[in-house]
Amino acid sequence: MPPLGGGGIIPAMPELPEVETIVRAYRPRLVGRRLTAYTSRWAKQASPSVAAVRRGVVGKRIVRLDRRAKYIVFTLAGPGELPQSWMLLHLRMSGRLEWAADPEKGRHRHIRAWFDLDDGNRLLLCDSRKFARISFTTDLNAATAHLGIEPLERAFTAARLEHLLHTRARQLKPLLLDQSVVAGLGNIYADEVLYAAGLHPLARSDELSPAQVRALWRAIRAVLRKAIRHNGTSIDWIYPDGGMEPYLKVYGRAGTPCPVCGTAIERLRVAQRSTHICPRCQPRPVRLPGGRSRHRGGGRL
DNA sequence: TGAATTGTTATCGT
DNA sequence: AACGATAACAATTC
Repeated sequence: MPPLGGGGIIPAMPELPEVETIVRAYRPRLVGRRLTAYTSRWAKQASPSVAAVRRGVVGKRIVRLDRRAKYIVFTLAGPGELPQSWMLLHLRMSGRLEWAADPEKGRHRHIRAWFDLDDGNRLLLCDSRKFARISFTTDLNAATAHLGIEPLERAFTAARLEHLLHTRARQLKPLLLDQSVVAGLGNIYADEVLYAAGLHPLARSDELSPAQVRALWRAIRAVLRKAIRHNGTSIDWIYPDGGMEPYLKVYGRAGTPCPVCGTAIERLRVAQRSTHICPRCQPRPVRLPGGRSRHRGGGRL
């Protein structure tokens, strides 16, 4: 892996494009299969409990595999039943799925759980930091009620985004990271989106002009689509197969020149998260005495 | 060694 | 009171 600007290890975590890539890769192997066993080595991973998840999933068939926000959603059906139960898997920071055609072989690190399938294969959940979570529910709507809009669905229009922005007075970056507003962005893509939109992470959501709202809307969709096209981003061992890393413009590139203007990319902290910006392309809004603010730039994509 | 990561929850401030 | 910002937390890697 190439060293990144600023040096040191920069952990990667699965965000929307990485989860989408994982779901697409596993869908053909999992849809149609019946789960024959669930084994957990880490009790806290399961909600409401290991036993409840086991009762819920063992013996059921996987009829769909989808993504909602950063969740992997297994739609399950018992023998002769319509789909009426779901298993949700959130990889959080360091969770990985691995495939074991021969469960006895292979060198898998940090195995926290596995699912046996009726074709003899085994799906492993590996997670060095034990943050990943598995839950079982018979009410998918309730289980995902806390999640905001999917940024790649048709319902996510510029007008909808404008409403989400203007009904809050929040810093842009924490807003983009808030899963209850727009679902799926994490630290990497929030930075890339704000750069692509020419907006400062501390700009106020209710002070964006129509042109800036539209730039942000376009940036969210363009960055996520491009990342999915490249199978997501890999920066370290956690998520190994992505090809998006060479296309990141600011994340992990502190000190390197902005691709547009050549100014050195800066690293700052916003909402306890490391944040990367081009100080020239993403000027900080100047607070005016009247409470309004003036933005320079913006609108570039 | 401590900085880095996500999402939830608690707490502080306006 | 309601909202937004901040901090702590879980756990591990190098």
